[in-house]
Amino acid sequence: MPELPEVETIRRCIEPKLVGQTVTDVTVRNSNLRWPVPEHLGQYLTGTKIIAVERRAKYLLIRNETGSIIVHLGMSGRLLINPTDRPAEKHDHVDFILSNGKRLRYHDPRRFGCVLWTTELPSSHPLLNGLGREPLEDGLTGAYLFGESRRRSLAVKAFLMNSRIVVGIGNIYANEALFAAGIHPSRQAGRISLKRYQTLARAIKKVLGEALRQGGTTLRDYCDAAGNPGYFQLKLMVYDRTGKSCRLCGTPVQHIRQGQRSTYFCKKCQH
DNA sequence: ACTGGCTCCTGAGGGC
DNA sequence: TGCCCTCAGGAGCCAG
Repeated sequence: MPELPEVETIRRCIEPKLVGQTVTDVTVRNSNLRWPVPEHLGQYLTGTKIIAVERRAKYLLIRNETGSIIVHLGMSGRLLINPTDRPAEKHDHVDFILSNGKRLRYHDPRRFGCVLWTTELPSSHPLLNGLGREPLEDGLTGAYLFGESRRRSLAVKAFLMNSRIVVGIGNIYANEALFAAGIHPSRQAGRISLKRYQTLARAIKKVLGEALRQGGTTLRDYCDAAGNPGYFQLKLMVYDRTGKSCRLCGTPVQHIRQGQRSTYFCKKCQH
């Protein structure tokens, strides 16, 4: 389940393999992703050179001279750099053949992800133009979270997972960041002090930064573009640890449901 | 303006 | 062994 650390890990993995390469062919086997893969994607790309691989939120932006491929991995998406002679397997939906003899392959069993094309500035694309702040950049501060949360009654966990406020935080890292900040996930966002939001902003940066250093979290099927797993799952404090001892105080980790999402917390460490 | 619920989808895992 | 059920969840969309 790629969140920001996983997507950034993939970006760093594919960037040196893609930049400077010419796309020699594109194969779309299944265009039925969250939104249809553009019918003429191959025409936009074939013969053009990739000049950058960027990321905004959980979107990867693969840019050539005329536009950008916008890739989202959804829940189960993978991007893999393969040799071109590897046969396509189930759920290998899109291939980008490169001039260096490699191939970038998009694989997504659940098809919650997307592969789109835009000639606009990506930041003005409808999917990207309303996005909130990047958690690892200076713009994410306690004061910002405090300001955005005033008069809002929703739970702080849902607030953290709202990509119009702050991007890249999915269910795993929302749980972990709230634990690191000592904040109960059900607490109303509008009833948390500036000081606690400052702690939370630091916790978000710490958790996401450490997860990035560990190459992300591999619970089931996540891997980077070279097939390597991440290791942050070894450092999870509460996520998927129902009934196990809190790593700080020993109290059993609690599990509740918020909306359709699983929430994990320590009732002694988080208030 | 907010908020919560629904929806898309496949595969894993548990119970019997 | 196999079948059926539930769960996992990113995030756009919509109703209240």
